Amino acid sequence: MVAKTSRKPLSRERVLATAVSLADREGIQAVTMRRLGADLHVEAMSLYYHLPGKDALLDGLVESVVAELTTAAGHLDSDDRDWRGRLRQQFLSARDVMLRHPWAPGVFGTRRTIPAGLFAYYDGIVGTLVGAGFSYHLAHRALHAFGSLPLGFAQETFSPASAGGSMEDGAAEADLAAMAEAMPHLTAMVAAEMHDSAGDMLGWCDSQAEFEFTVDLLLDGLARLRG
Amino acid sequence: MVAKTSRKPLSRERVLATAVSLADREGIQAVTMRRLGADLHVEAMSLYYHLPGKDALLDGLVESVVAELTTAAGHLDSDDRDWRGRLRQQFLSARDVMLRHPWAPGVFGTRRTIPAGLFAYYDGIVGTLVGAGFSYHLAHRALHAFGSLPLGFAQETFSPASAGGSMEDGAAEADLAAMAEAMPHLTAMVAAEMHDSAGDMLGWCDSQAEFEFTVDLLLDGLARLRG
DNA sequence: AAGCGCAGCCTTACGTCGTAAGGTAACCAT
DNA sequence: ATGGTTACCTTACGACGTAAGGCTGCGCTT
Repeated sequence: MVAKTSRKPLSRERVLATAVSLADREGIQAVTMRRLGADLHVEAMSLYYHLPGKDALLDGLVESVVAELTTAAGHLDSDDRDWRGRLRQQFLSARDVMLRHPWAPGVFGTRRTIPAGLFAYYDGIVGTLVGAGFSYHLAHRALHAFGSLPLGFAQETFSPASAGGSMEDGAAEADLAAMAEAMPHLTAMVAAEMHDSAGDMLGWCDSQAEFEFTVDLLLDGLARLRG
Repeated sequence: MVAKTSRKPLSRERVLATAVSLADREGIQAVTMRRLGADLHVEAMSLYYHLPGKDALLDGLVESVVAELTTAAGHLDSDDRDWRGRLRQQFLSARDVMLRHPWAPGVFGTRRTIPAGLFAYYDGIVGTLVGAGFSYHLAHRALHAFGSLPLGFAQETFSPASAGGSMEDGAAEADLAAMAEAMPHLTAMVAAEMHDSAGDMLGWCDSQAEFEFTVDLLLDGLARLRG
């Protein structure tokens, strides 16, 4: 008989790490108990020894991402006395984390329980704010106004690249004319913004720039309210 | 035989209306093809004559909500020349729509295609902005900064009432002390904000007030950038 | 050495879901 | 009468999460 490579035992950590990797590679819809078991060379039900169920698995996934956020926040220049620069840097590095896990915002939205690590993460943000002279009241308001920016993503409303596909159809001309009549302001805006990215509508929204603009807009407003 | 009440025929509109009502009453997870068919006194597969599949049903649901948003926006005082007041009123009335359909934000997030009616809705917002002197560039930035506020909801990150349940356990004292040590700023903030809502942590976030604060913060910032 | 207990993984099976494939009854114009 | 279209139904399949219980081998006690 072939020498069976003694399998490394499972563990909650190994299951979660594999699930994160699977979600990164093939999307969150690929993360099923059976498929995850297959990736671990194990039957689906074996996962239940380490996790109570699918919901716990998803909770573990967001917990993993929150841990990454916390790590990223810890790597910032902690001697930065400028609260604005510090929060800005924190939100931007959080965005880097989310770009590695595009499925995370969606999963965050479905969770009903707040992951434990997130409280500590937000505690740091409140600490930065009150350390800069903010009242607790305004800091509280700021948290709400930030929304999901501390987590590294803006409410995209709808994912990019979904704007009705490409306009390679023959009827594009007539459709465009009808569109321009029905939505004059939007078409004018797109036309005005398209000067540099030649032709294609996709990609004319620079997500990074929009994200930074939103962050700065909020931080500016809060800075003014602090005084 | 009992006189069979001649059944009113199905239609895409009737299916969607029933689905919205079902989601409002029992949550989006109750909206399955079989259950929806049962509510319409019809077998599940009969729905496929009026809708291509479940995805199209969900698309129809968001389409219905967008139609409500558009209707609500149309009922505003259109003679309001103040762009800030108009947008503020529009976002707040959009929030009323979303409070009637708590499932909508989640479904919006899962859709991959932008509902057609939403373009017209956003066109109105851009029109308000450029009519007030905004450049197309800044109007574009504003749309991104608004995020989901025009749709009537803020990124709540996690749903309210999920903060670890009530603290009626006997060990609450010790847990609180440990919490206060691990997250000093957050506990201090909660303590400072709890003065009026006596005791219970639930409900100490006034969602309406937070929503309005965020709207005003963004509108203030944009007003300044316009000049 | 012998027996036991339990951690760790597997097998089987159930109910629910979306939906493909094809059937059937009522109605209509010819 | 007849053929076609519309609207709904029946059956069935595969994928999903997971409850219930079985098997195996390691470590511990005695």
